[in-house]
Amino acid sequence: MYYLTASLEDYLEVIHILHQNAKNVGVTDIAKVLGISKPSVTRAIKSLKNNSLVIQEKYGKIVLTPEGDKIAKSVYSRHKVLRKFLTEVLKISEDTAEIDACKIEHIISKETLEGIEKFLKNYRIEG
Amino acid sequence: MYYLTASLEDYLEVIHILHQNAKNVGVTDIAKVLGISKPSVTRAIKSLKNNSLVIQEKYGKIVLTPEGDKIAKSVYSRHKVLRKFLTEVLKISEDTAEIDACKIEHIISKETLEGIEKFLKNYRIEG
DNA sequence: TCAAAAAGTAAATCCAGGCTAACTTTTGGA
DNA sequence: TCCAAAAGTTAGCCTGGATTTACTTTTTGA
Repeated sequence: MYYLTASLEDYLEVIHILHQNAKNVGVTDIAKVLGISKPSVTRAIKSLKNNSLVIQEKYGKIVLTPEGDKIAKSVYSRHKVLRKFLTEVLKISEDTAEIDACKIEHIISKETLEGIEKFLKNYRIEG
Repeated sequence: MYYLTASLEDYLEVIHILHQNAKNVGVTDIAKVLGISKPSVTRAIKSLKNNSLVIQEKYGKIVLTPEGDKIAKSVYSRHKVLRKFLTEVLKISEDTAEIDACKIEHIISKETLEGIEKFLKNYRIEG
């Protein structure tokens, strides 16, 4: 298993989300979504390539490898669980829930995430 | 108001906790608690001094300024709320709750923290 | 079709926050 | 009292992740 920084996890997640909408994900698309410069994206992609998590030919589009996609889906799944918990249980606003989920998704333990999932199940039955 | 990194918030929090137990907090004490080297602590303390959050004479002990103590208490307070929520509501183990609280305390929004506090109040009444 | 715009990259720089090695100052016990 | 151990500092290094400037490659539309 890889250790990925929060930053690299974010890149994978964004690529995954962009893939779901439009195909042909490029450096510029990612830069826009994350609000950072294009060279920063190029550099991060290089690092992901070294870890075999994305494939990109020079000047070409970016695609996730199976392994990269697996990680991206896992991060995004955590994101959705957290967002649901924040909005439905804690009644946090959509905007803030989105922001907080984006940060917590990278640092939360497996145990706590599972605790939240379990709570959500019971909560839906009761509430 | 200051913007402090997660790392600097941690230093303030540790100094505050050490102050509550033994007086005379030194570089070595902090290094031991955080598991990092003494020079790293010296460097961080310098930064906190520049922000007027701690006072330390050369080769001397470290004390929080009123402003530093205010921030430290605020961080530690968030920590305690999160830990309580994780252990009492989500039934997370003490160890994991401690680890997760230590990370989440630096990134959580005011709105979400207040949401948790509110939830804890109601939860105590019901449970 | 070909030139300008858009997309992508390279190089050099900055900062935070770790580290080790080597130094200085303080302290405490024989 | 005085010197060795403990505490603290300095200097130099490394990495991740961002930046800007200036470059190359690709695309596109008049």
